[in-house]
Amino acid sequence: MAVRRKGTWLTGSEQRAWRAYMLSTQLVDERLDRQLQRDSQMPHAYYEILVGLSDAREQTRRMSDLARTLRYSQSRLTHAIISMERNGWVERRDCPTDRRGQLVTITTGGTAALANAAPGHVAAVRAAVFDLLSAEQVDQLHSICTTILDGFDGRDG
Amino acid sequence: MAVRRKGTWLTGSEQRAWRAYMLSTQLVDERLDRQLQRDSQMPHAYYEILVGLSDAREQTRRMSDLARTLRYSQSRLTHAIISMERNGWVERRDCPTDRRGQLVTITTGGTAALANAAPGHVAAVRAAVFDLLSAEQVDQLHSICTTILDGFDGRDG
DNA sequence: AGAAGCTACTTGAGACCTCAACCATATTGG
DNA sequence: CCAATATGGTTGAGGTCTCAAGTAGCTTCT
Repeated sequence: MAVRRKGTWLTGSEQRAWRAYMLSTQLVDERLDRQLQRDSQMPHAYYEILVGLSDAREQTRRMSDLARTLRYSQSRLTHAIISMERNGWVERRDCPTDRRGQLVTITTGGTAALANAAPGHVAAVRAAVFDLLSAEQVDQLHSICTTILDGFDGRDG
Repeated sequence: MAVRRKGTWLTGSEQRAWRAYMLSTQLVDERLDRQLQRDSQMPHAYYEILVGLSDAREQTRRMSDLARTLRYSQSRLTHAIISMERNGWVERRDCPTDRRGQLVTITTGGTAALANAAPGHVAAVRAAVFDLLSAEQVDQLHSICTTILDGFDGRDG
């Protein structure tokens, strides 16, 4: 719709950037998700959960902690963990210090699944993004994304 | 496009950039989707479909054409169009020149829904991205995303 | 013309996610 | 100490997306 007064719509260069942004991010996302699903039978979100657990002390974290750092809703995380528990990738137990809490631990099966998935996933990330960009562009991307993140954190967290 | 070492993981600066990228793109996506859903009862994908139709000659396009330019799967588009038809936003009819084909047209209701949704959506895009970035960063973002898109188009399209 | 194969679209099942409502436990403030 | 409120987590319904399979019509090639 061709009503583009100042401040209402985007400038020409903003529009072009936005279009390229939408298409490329969707494409990257889709490709990574498809690769993980095909080769390791897990969606990208579950991969990130496994990484989050595997990097943690005792390979264990609180649900709420995990949800916060991955920026997932608690509901989303609960559904995901239930499904991953069925796969034998994680285990839950009650938190000893807070009876509301749940602790999640990655199992040896989960560790194996992650170890199996990681190389292909990293290769896909390289192929989709980093093999194409110059070192300068990687820095620019980092700076742009950090700027956007800071903008969010300022407003809602 | 530097040739990097054959490691299985990313360099430090790549990791940092990747992490910022994942978080910021998820956040932007989520925020735009939520805004549209809350204020206009439509997911972002449907908004893009309405824009695609509204910009077209006769406000009409072939399903396959629309799917290609938005890079949606045909199945996804079919499901979406069925749902949008129920909302009274689009109409379908058989293509006169190719009996396999379907033509989709945006209705006046769809045009109204889009006109109602657009200002808030654009404001959200601005707030989430363009108000935060310098003109230089917008150019860099455009260039980075185009590079990534070209990489895909070279391999699969 | 007819078979083989491509393109256009639909269908249904299943997976994941969101949202709103809910229960249980902690924490805070009279 | 009790009420009010905030936090941690789960649940179920509903919606969108993917994947695989299916139908139908075009195209090509002999």
